[in-house]
Amino acid sequence: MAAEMPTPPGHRPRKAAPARQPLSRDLIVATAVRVLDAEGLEAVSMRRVAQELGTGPASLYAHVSGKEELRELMLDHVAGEVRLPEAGAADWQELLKELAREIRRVYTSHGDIAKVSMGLIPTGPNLLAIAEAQLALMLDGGVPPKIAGLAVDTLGMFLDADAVEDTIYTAKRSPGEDPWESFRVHFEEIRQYFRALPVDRYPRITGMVDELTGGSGDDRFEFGLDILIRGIASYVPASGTA
Amino acid sequence: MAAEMPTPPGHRPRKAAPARQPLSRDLIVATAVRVLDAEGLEAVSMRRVAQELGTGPASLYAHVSGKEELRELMLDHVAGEVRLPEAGAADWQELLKELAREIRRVYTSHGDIAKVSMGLIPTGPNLLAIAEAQLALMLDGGVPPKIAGLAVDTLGMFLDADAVEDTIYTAKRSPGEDPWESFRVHFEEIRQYFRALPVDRYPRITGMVDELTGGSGDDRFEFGLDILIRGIASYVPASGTA
DNA sequence: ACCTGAACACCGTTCAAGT
DNA sequence: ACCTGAACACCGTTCAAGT
Repeated sequence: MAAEMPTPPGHRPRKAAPARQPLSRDLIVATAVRVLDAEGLEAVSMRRVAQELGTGPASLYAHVSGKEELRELMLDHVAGEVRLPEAGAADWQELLKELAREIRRVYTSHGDIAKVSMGLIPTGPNLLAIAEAQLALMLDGGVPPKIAGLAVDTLGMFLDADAVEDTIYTAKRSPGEDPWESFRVHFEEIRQYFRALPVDRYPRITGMVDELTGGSGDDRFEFGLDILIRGIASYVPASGTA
Repeated sequence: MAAEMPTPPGHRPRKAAPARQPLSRDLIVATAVRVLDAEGLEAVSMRRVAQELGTGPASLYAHVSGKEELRELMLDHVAGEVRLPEAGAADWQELLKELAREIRRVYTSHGDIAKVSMGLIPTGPNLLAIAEAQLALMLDGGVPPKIAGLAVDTLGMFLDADAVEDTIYTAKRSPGEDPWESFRVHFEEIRQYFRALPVDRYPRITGMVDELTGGSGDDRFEFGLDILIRGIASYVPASGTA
């Protein structure tokens, strides 16, 4: 309409509060994690994060190469919450288990984030620090380097899979429902379904519904963790006295 | 435009070849798996599958409740390719390993399908048949029922995580490239990155780049599988003679 | 009962234009 | 250098209408 005018002296144009804080990688990642915590990984879209920051989706591309990179940055951001063990504080096997439990705690407290980790070579500083700590514990415990290398991978796979498994129990809640109650109902449905299966085709499954559905997530985690750590420890060469 | 007319006798309306075959659940699922094999799980959208069938996305909803159900049906469809072991053909531990390798073979031959399995309670007939076979091997081998129940879960987690991990190595190919060569290049980049990390912060990682990146996917799989099966076997009570 | 077109409310990413 | 609006080429799902 009107031709362009110079801004009058003393007037700063500041058109209707653009973004409260200037955009930055960190701010974008922190905002994305907030959305993740509140509504899960599915809800974290470029558009949603931009909206939360009071801007449009195109603005994010100046700080982040795309959605994939944003997801990886979110994962590493969250990995920064993991408290690493002080070496020598206890038996290496117990410390490695403690670290695994700590990772589980952090992952499961951030929705679906473990899905991002699944099949990703860790490159962020915090993820690398965790791998470094795991390697330190194993190498100091006498695990051969090659085994320790494989074990970091296998342990990571286990932790990712467990965290993803965990979220299906907690995340199936529709918002506004009692999450415990809807979980119990959903679980009871599964048990009924298993019991209703044809016995001749699935004799073991129908015969052990309680064993198959009884174990809590913690039981499953501790069972797998124990097996893994014992397996790793079995590669430690017998010490001097043998 | 023109008012409605009755169809003249002898004239079948058959307007321009609607769908070559009549729509059905099976046809939809088989088509979806074809898209999965050719272009990966991401490419399997309701619209894409409908297009492949010469119809619109809304037509699928008469046979399938939505995308989530379609994905689960795809997984079970694929699980039908797994050849189950004949009990008694060999040592239960070796048979269980063979079954795991067979599942791995089938999963990795169907793109990203393992992502669907991740954190899903198996309910389809083929998935249940696999669980039944695993339980049969373990129970016949003397594994206590409660342990066998946990082990089915843990084994499933391992297989899912491994298959997802595998696809990142094979699926990062841009179409039209030599997949082997682009894989080698990508992998060499990772090694360079690890070597370039600050040695004081990551002494173990930088000191064992070869051990961390050397192992092939098969090494990792066999390592994890061996540990798991040995761990499960350790719960078999000592037999009579002890 | 099955199928359809059109619409609704979303996506990720690009790009020319602005400051 | 950073930010933006608008556009492009997609999504899943619903619903009234058709046969």
